[in-house]
Amino acid sequence: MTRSPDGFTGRVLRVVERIPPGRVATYGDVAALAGNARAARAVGAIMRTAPRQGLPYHRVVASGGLLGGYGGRSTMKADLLRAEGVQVRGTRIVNFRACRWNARPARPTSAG
DNA sequence: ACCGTGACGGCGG
DNA sequence: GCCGCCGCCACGG
Repeated sequence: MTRSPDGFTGRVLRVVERIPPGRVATYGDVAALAGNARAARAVGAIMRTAPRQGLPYHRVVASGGLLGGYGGRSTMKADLLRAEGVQVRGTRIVNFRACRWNARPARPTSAG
């Protein structure tokens, strides 16, 4: 079991537990924050193994705002996110851009 | 160390 | 906008 805090799994868990309520992060973002932006798939594997409990795994979604998987119960993932104020439309997040954790707020420049 | 697996990501049709 | 294919990385036996 990769319980090493400095191991990839350890770092990933650190990132996941850092995701605040009402916000979501993609597997790719978590992987990047963990040190490997290319390890998005590996992050999913770690979520699946879920070596730690009590972590907001439901706040980790797929790219484009897709809910992704959740033990085969994507409905539960959507429900948990909705409970935090995240708008979910089927298997997709409506305000994904708005609730994205690592996403920075767009500047109010009229020029765009 | 090698092979197979998986809660992914991006592109093309 | 949805479906399918290939590539990517880390985990487990």
